[in-house]
Amino acid sequence: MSAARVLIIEDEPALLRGLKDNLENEGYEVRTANNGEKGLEALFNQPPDLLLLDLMLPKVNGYEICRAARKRGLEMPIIMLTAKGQEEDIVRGLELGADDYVTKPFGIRELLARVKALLRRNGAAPEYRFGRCRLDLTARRLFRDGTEVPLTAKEFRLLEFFVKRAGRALTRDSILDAVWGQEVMVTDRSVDRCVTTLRSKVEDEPHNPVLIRTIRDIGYRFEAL
Amino acid sequence: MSAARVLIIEDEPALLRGLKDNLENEGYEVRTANNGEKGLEALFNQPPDLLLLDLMLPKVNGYEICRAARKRGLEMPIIMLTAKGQEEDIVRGLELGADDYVTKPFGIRELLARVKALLRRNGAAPEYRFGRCRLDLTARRLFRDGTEVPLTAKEFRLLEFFVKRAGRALTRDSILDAVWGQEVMVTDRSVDRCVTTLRSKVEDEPHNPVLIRTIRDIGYRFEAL
DNA sequence: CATCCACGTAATAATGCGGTAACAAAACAA
DNA sequence: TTGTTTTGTTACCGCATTATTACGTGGATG
Repeated sequence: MSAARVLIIEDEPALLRGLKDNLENEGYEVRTANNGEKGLEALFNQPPDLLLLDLMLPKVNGYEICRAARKRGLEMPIIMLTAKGQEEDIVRGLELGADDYVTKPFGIRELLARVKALLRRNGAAPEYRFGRCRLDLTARRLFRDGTEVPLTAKEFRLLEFFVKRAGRALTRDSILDAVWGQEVMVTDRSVDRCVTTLRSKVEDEPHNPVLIRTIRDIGYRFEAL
Repeated sequence: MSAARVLIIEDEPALLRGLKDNLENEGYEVRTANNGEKGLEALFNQPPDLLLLDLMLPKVNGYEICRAARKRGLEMPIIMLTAKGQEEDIVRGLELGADDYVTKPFGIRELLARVKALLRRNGAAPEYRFGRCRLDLTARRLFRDGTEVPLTAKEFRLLEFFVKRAGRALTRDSILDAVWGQEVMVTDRSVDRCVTTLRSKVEDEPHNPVLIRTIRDIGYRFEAL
């Protein structure tokens, strides 16, 4: 499953590194910025699913980022990182649209628990990209060049299976087991047929597939390009 | 906009009174319970927009209430009230679905800021718009082109569930669990039937639904259009 | 070069899911 | 109680989806 994306805006290198490592350990996709300017850029460029935001930053401070984000309609949860004894700032931050805060120095376990809780609240969307496509598992939708491509149930399950195992060779048997279920008796041909329709919806040249490649005598391999 | 409703479950009378007064001062509609049993009853009877929950309670403790609420599909933010030095309990509470906590003794200003922040998160106005409709969760009323459309209890719970998860694919099972409750045995068909009546009240063309779309083999997806 | 075999896919047939009407039961109100 | 509204179930139909069959194609192999 593609992980929820977290953006950390923090200027203290050691802390930044520690946060990044810990979050990545938990399976999140982490991007970082070490000042407010870069932070804003990253925030608007690729809005994350959650923002960890230091309040005291060079150039652009945390409040402005917070306000800018909400003004722009970004709704992801924001956790502020504050130094001790900034109670007034905390209240101000929460009023500007932040969701939570932790006071430095903080326990990493507590922070992780908060991140987890807030992300679950928001139902963080695992989303895969390949070719010109975007696959949204939460909404169960496939987009190609931004427009939706309708998938049938089987097609969707198959694509999901592929995407989650990108780069690995998959035998028809394993595909049948996972997508069709081991109880039913279905021909190999059915897999092929489903692959064909998938290709027609996903590939640029369905007859020269580059995303779903066939491996003779084995099955298929999905490439996350 | 009618006021957001807050439920306080707290057994210490003085604290309870103080919280109630302060929150009412801020314009919230407050109900209270002084033990876990009454708390659960109030919670399920008339789900509030936010829950203030003491962890240490006679009869039923805060964790159980928290878990029970989430299990029942209640999504309102929960703020835990904890005694000092219960860090482990805090983590546990957050994992059970709580959103935030304050440690006693706490500043009332801080608490109010958090209440405000969490309520805003949940939708500044507890009012949703989609299609030609306006749904007022606080008043529990649906309007279409300005005139009220009566909803039955089930219909309302279902619509509320949909609206709060707009854009996400929802399985019939999750719908059954959340709207009907996991204890009862109800058929998938019942969901369909309820969806049909909802569509007739909400959609422009009930036979070409655009708000409540069916996802074959899965369930439904509500689009906030 | 000829053969073989696995894969691709069109056409067709079968399946099963969801919509909904009609009925039954349950909850609720008077 | 009795009547009324809401809620759940059954049954059936229509239709999209899915499987199969059949055949074509191309690449590998000796």
